[in-house]
Amino acid sequence: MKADERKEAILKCATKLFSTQGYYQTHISDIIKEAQIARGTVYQYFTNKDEIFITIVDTFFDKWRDMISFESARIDLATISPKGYLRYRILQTLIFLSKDADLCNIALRIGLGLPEKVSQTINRFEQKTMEMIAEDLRFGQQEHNVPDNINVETTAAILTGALLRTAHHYFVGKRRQRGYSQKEIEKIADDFVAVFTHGIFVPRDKMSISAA
Amino acid sequence: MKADERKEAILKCATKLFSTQGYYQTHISDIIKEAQIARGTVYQYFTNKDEIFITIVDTFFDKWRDMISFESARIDLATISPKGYLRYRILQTLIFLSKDADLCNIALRIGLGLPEKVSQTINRFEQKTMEMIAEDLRFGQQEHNVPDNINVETTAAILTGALLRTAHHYFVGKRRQRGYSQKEIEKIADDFVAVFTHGIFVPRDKMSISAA
Amino acid sequence: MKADERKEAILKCATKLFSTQGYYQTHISDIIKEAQIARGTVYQYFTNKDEIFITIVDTFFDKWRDMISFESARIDLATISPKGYLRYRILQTLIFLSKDADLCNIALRIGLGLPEKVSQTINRFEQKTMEMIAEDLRFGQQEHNVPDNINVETTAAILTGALLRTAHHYFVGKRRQRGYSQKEIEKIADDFVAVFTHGIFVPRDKMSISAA
Amino acid sequence: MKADERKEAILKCATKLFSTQGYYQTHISDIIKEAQIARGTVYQYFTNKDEIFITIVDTFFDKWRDMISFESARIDLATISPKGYLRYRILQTLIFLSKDADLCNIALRIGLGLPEKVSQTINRFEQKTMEMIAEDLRFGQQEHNVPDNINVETTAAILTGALLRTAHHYFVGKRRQRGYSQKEIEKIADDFVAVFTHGIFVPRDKMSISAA
DNA sequence: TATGAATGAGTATTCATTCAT
DNA sequence: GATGAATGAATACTCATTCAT
Repeated sequence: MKADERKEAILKCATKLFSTQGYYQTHISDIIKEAQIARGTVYQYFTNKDEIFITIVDTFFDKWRDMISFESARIDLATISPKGYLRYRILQTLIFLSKDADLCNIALRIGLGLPEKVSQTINRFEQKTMEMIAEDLRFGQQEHNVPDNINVETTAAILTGALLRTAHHYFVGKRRQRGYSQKEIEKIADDFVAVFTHGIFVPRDKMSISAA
Repeated sequence: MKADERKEAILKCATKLFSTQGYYQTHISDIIKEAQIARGTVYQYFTNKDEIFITIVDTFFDKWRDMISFESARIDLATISPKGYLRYRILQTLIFLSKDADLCNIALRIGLGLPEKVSQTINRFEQKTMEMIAEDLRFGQQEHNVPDNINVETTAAILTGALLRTAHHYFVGKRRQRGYSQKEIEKIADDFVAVFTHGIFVPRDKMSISAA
Repeated sequence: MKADERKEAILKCATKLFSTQGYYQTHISDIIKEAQIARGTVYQYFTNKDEIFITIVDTFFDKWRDMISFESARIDLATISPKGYLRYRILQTLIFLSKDADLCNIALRIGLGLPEKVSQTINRFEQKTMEMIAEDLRFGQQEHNVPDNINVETTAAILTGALLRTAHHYFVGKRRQRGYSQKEIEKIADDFVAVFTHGIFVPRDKMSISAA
Repeated sequence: MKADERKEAILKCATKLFSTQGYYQTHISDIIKEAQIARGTVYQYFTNKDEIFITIVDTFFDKWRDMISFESARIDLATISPKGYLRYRILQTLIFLSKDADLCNIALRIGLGLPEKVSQTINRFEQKTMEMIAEDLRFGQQEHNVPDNINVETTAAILTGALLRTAHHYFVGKRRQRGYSQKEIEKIADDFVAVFTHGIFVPRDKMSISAA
């Protein structure tokens, strides 16, 4: 087994364990048993337990950010409606999160009482989500698609909470299924957008509520 | 100091510590130092650390439930509009949560990897919130105030996430202030309701909100 | 309740508990619960846990010693045969022990790892038994009822072990009955004596028991 | 130091300590100080304190049982007299017990108030001794070497008590010497047998009392 | 590089004893 | 005398990390 594969195996097993047992209840012993490696080997790839956890969340965070910017780049803002844009964002995020329930479980839970660095890494995920949403809202206001009198801060918190909780509900919680089809996720995204459309977007003349 | 006062003191200090340090990073040593009592004293009032935590969350849960039912009883459903009802609910919850940031912090974080019983207690809070919201939505559908074609499950998850996160944002997170005036909280509640009103409630003239 | 009654109640309950749970597994909490008194009250009558235990064993020891000397005084050594004397001793001891299984249980178990003073008290019981038996044997040798070539030390150990274990077997162990009739105990004593008679006492005709 | 050696060292030190201090007064701290190892090392070889204790007694028990069966196998029952057989048994047991005073001390004390499992392990030793003796007696009755009218139960209790107490007296108690020569132990065994010979065995016509 | 035995600081919990009421 | 809340030293066990092989 090559070095990279070994590191990958540790991360994979650790992800699964962190996701189900949480940070404190996942012990190095569990990880090495799952990954079938020796205790010392873990410390050849990671300086300590925290670093394993942080690496996992960071990787997830980076993938997610890349996904967002990559996808964003492909959207022609001129041709898409504000609602269409929102739907696109929500849908992409949900698809991304649906792919890895374990990571979703780790990232969507606000870590309370974790070691400082670990805590920061996790919170970064939520903060970034909220910032991004706030940015989108402000952009919408500039373009006059979003009402000026909307409270961006509150609305961003609302959308963030709504989005992450919905993802958690479907991909992590009791309701969780093994896999979701593209159609099923689109349905969730549509339901989501439907709730917010009228509250967030300026109803210019006529704006059909059907998904773009 | 009387027995009840002492128990109260332990709970008070423990609440503060659990809120800031989390379950695992709050040690009995910390609690007794904070409460200025002997180690053994803790075990006169609680059988173990879990019980302290559970007592805190349970008490909070009960207060919160009482508040809800008490307040609910005072509302005349005949004279209040659906939107007014939502606003009332949101406002009451926010007021309640704003009063105790520590408890809010504990209750609003989904515990991952906590001891079974502890975990259950915390989750109960969220579940109850979602159930209550779902119930309200279904009642709204019966009364034809909420569109039939709304997905109650998704919408309940959305509203729960939105509400708890908003509370967390203002009462626990960085944005946190010491105290909020009634007016400030009303403002947050209004912003909250504004976002959802159009998506959830049937517009008087046309009831045309259909997803896809 | 008078002071003496209270002290007696503590001793009674403690005896029962020490007998079933042992020294370390009997806690002051158990005693006060059983005796239905307050924690502090115990310390008005005894300086500490050890003293309770020691008092119990001492009392038992004294009763037992008194019984022996009292009974001894009533025997006319001139008229009783050596075997009759042995039978009498064994029988009295068995009757005495059969009366209180709890005390029997405490006294017959060699305490290992008990606090120094406690340990001494218990051992005193066994030592005394052995000394007494050795004394009887030596007296028998003087009177030419017991062979000279018998090893008093070994034989005393043998008889002590045999006697205490027999008592333990019938009054404490699994074989334990609630109560034994005088007849039943006499049967045990007879069986006991029968085993030893020929080995210990000089047969009238030939005194030929020599080891090796 | 190899793994097995380390485990052995722990057992050796623990045996010594359990023997002198008893179960409750032997602390893990004492064991690691004696064995000059780290606290955690103990738990690499044993799951808890009980297991150390149980391992010690079990090992002793197994050795003892093996010794008995092994030796038994070598005796030709056809050529040995009943008394010779008894003497052989007693002698082997005494030799075995004389070899390790610490183990002897642990095994020969009836544990009162020890943790359930620990208690069972210790009692097993005594029970087995008594069963074995009872078996021998019954076999003797079949072969008409032992009188039919003997009470096997009582006699087994007597012999067990006598044997274990004798061993305790010479190998553990105050009388204890460092080492005993084969001759000295034979002397004890002969004294032991001498006491019981006439009480237990059927005096056919003439039966010389000299050791077989 | 891989291993896994060894480490020891850290933690919850117990329980005999005290002492103010 | 009686009470029982308060005390805190003591103890078994954990587990991330190290390091010799």
